[in-house]
Amino acid sequence: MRPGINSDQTERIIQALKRAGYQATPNRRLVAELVAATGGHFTAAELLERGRRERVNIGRATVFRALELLASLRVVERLDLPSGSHAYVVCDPDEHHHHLVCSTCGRSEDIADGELARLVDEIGRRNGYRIEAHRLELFGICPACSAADTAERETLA
Amino acid sequence: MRPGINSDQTERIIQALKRAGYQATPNRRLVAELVAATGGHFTAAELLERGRRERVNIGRATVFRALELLASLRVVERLDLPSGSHAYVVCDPDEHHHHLVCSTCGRSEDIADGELARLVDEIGRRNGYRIEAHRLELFGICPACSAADTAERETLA
DNA sequence: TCGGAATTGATACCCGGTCTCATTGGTGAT
DNA sequence: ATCACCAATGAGACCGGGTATCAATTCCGA
Ligand SMILES: [Zn+2]
Ligand SMILES: [Zn+2]
Ligand SMILES: [Zn+2]
Ligand SMILES: [Zn+2]
Repeated sequence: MRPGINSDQTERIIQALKRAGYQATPNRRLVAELVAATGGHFTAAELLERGRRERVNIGRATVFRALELLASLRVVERLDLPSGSHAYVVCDPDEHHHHLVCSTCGRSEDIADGELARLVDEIGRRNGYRIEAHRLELFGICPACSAADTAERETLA
Repeated sequence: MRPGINSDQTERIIQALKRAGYQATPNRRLVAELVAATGGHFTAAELLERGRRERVNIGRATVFRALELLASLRVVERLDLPSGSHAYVVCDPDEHHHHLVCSTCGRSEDIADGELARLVDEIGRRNGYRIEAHRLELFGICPACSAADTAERETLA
């Protein structure tokens, strides 16, 4: 938060809200800042807690509502982690894509749909389905976490 | 249920349990039957209700525990529907694959991983991640529902 | 400035799923 | 068959994410 590297992303989120005809209220601005400030994925509860640390009195429901709104604008996306719990990641609303998520630190990369579209199309045709949606999620260990891991292993050896 | 087209699937599920060293108790048999009897996806609550209709006194926790067990054996898989709710589908445990689900009737088809493996691999390499898991889910309208839909449309016209 | 619409917070509620714990049932060794 | 032991079960408390309600507030456009 605070003017910094993410302030432009904050601004983009707010613009998306306005463009869609929603008010850019202080609460929503706060959520936008918090979202923009996270590197990887985050849960609603985390956001709420961080939000409360900065500014008292942001309601739980308000946070959920803001996230729901941002999700509907495709500014964030809800992930289903392998653990079964839910998390959100900030997202480029302009282009369909998928996510590669580090299961250790939560960092997330956008993955272009690429050849997948063709694949999905073919699967639909082959099965006679009219495909309406698809979801691809990749989970793994990011370079940083991987490096940290091997480093630790070596000091132990 | 009842000896029928799905009795062999029921048996396969039970064999999977035994093979993994778990007891094939009456409750688990019941769950296996119920699972085998569903064409498409089902929720834990549905299963519980159907189970109670056949045989009183199967505990909620028991059903959840059985499903968890079957999921760990890859005999069923938990889906995250676009709606956000969870459902299970029966699954071939022997080969990695994905699911194509009808958003109208819930019917589900197994989809071979095929080229996806290569794609996933490449994405991992390109981003320096060590990929641990991936999930692909496809949603659409199955041929039957599609046909029913157009038929209805025509009678209205 | 004013009135209606949008937003908000508190709180109750819902629902899927898990935990606890006392009871029961199955299994394998004898 | 018996016994001891571990697995499985049911009831119910519990939990966490998310939604519904509703009155109070804030916003915004005329
Ligand atoms: Zn994204
Ligand atoms: Zn990482
Ligand atoms: Zn269908
Ligand atoms: Zn796959």
